Amino acid sequence: MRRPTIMDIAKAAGVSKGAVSYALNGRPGVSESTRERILTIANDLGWAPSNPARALAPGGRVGAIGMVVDRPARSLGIEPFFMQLVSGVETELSDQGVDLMLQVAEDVEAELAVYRRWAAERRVDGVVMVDLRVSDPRPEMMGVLPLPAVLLGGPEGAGGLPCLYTDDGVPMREVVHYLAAMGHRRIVRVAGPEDFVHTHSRTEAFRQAAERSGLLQARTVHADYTGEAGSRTTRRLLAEAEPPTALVYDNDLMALAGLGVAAEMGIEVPSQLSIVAWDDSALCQMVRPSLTAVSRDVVSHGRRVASMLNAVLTGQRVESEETLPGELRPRGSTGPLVV
Amino acid sequence: MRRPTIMDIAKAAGVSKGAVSYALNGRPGVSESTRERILTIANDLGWAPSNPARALAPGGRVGAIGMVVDRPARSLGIEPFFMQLVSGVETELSDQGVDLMLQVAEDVEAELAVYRRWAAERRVDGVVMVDLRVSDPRPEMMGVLPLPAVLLGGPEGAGGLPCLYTDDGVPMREVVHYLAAMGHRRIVRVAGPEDFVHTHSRTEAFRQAAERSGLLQARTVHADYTGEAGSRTTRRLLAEAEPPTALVYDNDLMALAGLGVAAEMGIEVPSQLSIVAWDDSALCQMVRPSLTAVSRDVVSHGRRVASMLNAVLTGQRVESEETLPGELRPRGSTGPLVV
DNA sequence: TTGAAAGCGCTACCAA
DNA sequence: TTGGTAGCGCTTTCAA
Repeated sequence: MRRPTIMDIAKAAGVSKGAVSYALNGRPGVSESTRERILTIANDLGWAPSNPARALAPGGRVGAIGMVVDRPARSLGIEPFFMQLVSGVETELSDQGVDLMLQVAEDVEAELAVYRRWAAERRVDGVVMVDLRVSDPRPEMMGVLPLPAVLLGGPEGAGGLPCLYTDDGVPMREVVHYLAAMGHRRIVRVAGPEDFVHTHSRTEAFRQAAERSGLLQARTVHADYTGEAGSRTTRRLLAEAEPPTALVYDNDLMALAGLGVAAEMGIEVPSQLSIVAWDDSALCQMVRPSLTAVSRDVVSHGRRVASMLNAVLTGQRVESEETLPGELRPRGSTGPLVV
Repeated sequence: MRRPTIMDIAKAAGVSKGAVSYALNGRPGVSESTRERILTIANDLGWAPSNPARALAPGGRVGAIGMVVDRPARSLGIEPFFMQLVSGVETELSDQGVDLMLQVAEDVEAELAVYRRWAAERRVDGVVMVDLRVSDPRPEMMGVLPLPAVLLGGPEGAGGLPCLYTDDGVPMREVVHYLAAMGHRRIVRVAGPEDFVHTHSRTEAFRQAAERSGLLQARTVHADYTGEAGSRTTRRLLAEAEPPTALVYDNDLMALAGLGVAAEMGIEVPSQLSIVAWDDSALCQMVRPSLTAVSRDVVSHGRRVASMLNAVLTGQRVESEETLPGELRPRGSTGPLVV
């Protein structure tokens, strides 16, 4: 059986297509009585708007937004961050009857290609971007492409895109002071890729907090968020002549890997080594010792950024917003140094 | 600037819209020379087909397929299975210029509602379904809905849907015999939800293998794939008067949680307790001891199931296929019982 | 308030 | 081989 169209409804109701469209979209132009009649018939017929037709009509929207993720494929599966974000984005979207297109890209170039294609083929109405990089080509491109975008990150380097940003300085200071207060002096941060903007700002916050606490040996090394890199880096650090007594990781995956390496090397956590994770997924509470972590509400970030994009798409003026700062959740993996 | 349309190309080339359409879609009806000229112009103009227009045209396809996932939201983020699957599905799809719509649903009812909406609004050309349940309402519904579907799972209960299925009996026997050979007698399997078909068939395989090995005390208990459930269940089992000496988990998340509980209870792995995980994500190699796991190539499953759906969408006759059986990867979490 | 009609960009059919 | 044209289902403008 053919899908019913507004024409079918119009015939059944004995009115014109136009009237049906008005009635269905709740806009003036039909009397209350006809509107009601039309609605009933539409319902009886099991009518639903054809999305392609809606999108094609002048001024029409596609009713979908896109998200492309480019991170090492190996880490993607386990990285809790994205699914949480997706889940938050969707919660907001489904209220508006908007769908989510997801793409995994190899690198920034591929990501740009996806945006270009989406814009050219009119696949989505807008996109949510994450993982802003230092001198990221995306904001500039979005200025050219007819593809509205909002950014989770920034605001530095956002190039005028509305963004939802976080001040990692607050939790970073909290972490450093907490570790310093417990007597840690040699603290190393295992950060994400150097060219991420948020990596950068965390590095700066870490440096300042360490300086203020007089931790001259504090430093940051870079890895790529994968467990493998986390393991490798941790192994190298713990094998140094004067190994760190506390490690601060930029995500929970690397922290988990670090915990594994400590166990493998016979270094006890937390009596000989304290570990702090960033991003507090359920993973952190599942391992032993449980991981002290900086917790932020990623699902809510997803919701908010989706709502911002939605505002942009409905033609509203959208200001960048700041999230609540992450919070330190002390657990079993941190403690005073036992000499 | 307006997006260029085939009409623009037609004007520039001095031919008709129809000719342009033929040329662009590589079908007969134009001479080689005009085709080439049209292609060049299209390229120069930066033309790309409007997806809504294509979809709306008679016989047109939307160029997107959908996937809806309903599992507890908490586990979703960490569950490596889905992102790996998504990643595989996309690899296959992007070759065909097809996009992926992703939705997270609360329960089967919500999932069905999504399919209904997608079909009614013509949002996707077809769907990939996962997590087949005992007396699952989805296959039957797909028979009614004009929405092609393929299933990762089955083949029992697939209700005629083409499916990509796995015989978990092979690896299950391998696991049980391996544990039995190392002297384990009290083996408990911490399974996924009881109403999943694959849970069911694994349970049966487990029962048979245990019986054959003379393991009278082997049994299956159910949890819901989340770390929390994994912890709780493990804690309960290990607190029994005659606790199991080996635990086989249905996913790696619960296995990880189980490992944590063992540590928390001072039970040493593997000397006092062996742990086997199902689904071998990078997580298994990151913890200490590393987790023995049944490994299957989820990414490749994703690719294959996407390719099957694609075949269905192009009107080909598609037969169900069987995947390679999972393989046991022995690691640090299993070993002979030390009494 | 209602009805008729013109697009939106593309595909596919039918004459020429 | 070509060009013209009729939809696809919807929104919106313009008359009636």
